[in-house]
Amino acid sequence: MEKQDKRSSILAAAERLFSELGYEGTSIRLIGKEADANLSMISYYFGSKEGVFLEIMSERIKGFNAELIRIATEPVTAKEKMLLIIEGYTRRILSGIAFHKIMHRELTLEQRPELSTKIKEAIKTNLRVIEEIIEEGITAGEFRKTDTRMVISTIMGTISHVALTPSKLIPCSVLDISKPDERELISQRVIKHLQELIIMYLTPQQ
Amino acid sequence: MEKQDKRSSILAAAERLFSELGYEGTSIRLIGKEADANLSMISYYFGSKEGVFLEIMSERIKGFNAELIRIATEPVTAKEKMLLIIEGYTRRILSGIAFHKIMHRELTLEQRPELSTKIKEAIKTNLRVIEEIIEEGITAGEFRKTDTRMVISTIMGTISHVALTPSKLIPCSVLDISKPDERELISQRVIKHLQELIIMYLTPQQ
DNA sequence: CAAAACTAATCAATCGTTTGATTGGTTGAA
DNA sequence: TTCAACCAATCAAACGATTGATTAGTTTTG
Repeated sequence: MEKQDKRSSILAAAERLFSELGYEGTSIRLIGKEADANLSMISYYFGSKEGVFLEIMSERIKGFNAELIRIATEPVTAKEKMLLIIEGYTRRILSGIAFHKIMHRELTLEQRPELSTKIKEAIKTNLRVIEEIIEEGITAGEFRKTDTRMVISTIMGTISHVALTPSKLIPCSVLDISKPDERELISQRVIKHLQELIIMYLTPQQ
Repeated sequence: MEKQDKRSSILAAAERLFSELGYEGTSIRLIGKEADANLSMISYYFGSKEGVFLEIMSERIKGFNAELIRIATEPVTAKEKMLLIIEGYTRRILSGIAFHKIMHRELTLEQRPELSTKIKEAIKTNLRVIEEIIEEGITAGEFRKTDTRMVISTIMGTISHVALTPSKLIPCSVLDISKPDERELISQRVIKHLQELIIMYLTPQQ
């Protein structure tokens, strides 16, 4: 499929396989076969199977918080920040579902402490950022006083649910989230729904 | 911990271990040890490792839809049905987090087709029931016209998010979802938030 | 006694990892 | 320029450990 070096093709194959079969369900022999590389290349480049895993996750986690923090520090109202965050979060997760699946699974397993800790800290930072934006909006009188943590759970939970649930079940009878152009339609639908929902909930009714 | 027969203790141990370590991450030797049973007892009672798995899931799935359908056919308004569904769904998931973890993981893996199909059908039924309630409310003029599938994703996603995310991260700085009495507090908090949110969103503003 | 419940021992298969050898290309001194 | 030294990249083969499963035999129970 691609003419890149072995190292890259191992990473690409591993991410796909980990996503489809889980970490324990994926053997390094299968990774090697799918990446068209000798299985010893995995130890050679990444030290171990877990090394591949950590490499994939580290690459993805980097920059995940960056966008959030960038939005948080923009000179706009809390309401507009929330709209941007919903859009950014939705697009980022729906365009990297394989990674999101792996991350979510790892979060509920807590088998590999080094990775779990890394993921948790990243999520904690994200949480904090969104929390402060909402609190900022409440202080400014833009938002009603609500259960901030639960509002965040609704935002993250809704996006995660659309991303992780087989597309045949949830989004639409026709749309398939694995096809890029149809995924864009789903993204827009999720963004529109969440923006409407959250703003309506947070904004005091006049 | 319990003085039940081996069969039951195998099921109990397996559910806990599958939840914590995943299916592939749990060996039948470990199940046997934790259940204080010889590993061959697993084949003896359930035929295979997968047999244990299917048994656990089947037991739990049975009756999951029953409550939903019961609510759906009660002679109350669509609004009240939604309130009941949010409460029932939240309590059921938060009181069986181990099962929910397993189910969710299985849904994103699709490794065991027999099980995936069973889970998908159960979810599809649940979806349909809630969908009809919302549509019923819209027809009756109780609800605004909204994106029904997305509303359902928000309900299920929020509950799932609270259930699956390590409690240290999400619900509250002090509460731990694994302790029964504190779990009740979290349940009430989720129920209150979701009921407020969804009703405010669905009910036309006067 | 006969059926059910249980056990220890063992099976082939697969796991992640390591090894030693080989390749093709680059470097450095003569 | 030439040849030895060195390098990262790659490979097939094998390692010991663990996997799910099965056997044949023993204990318990009604």
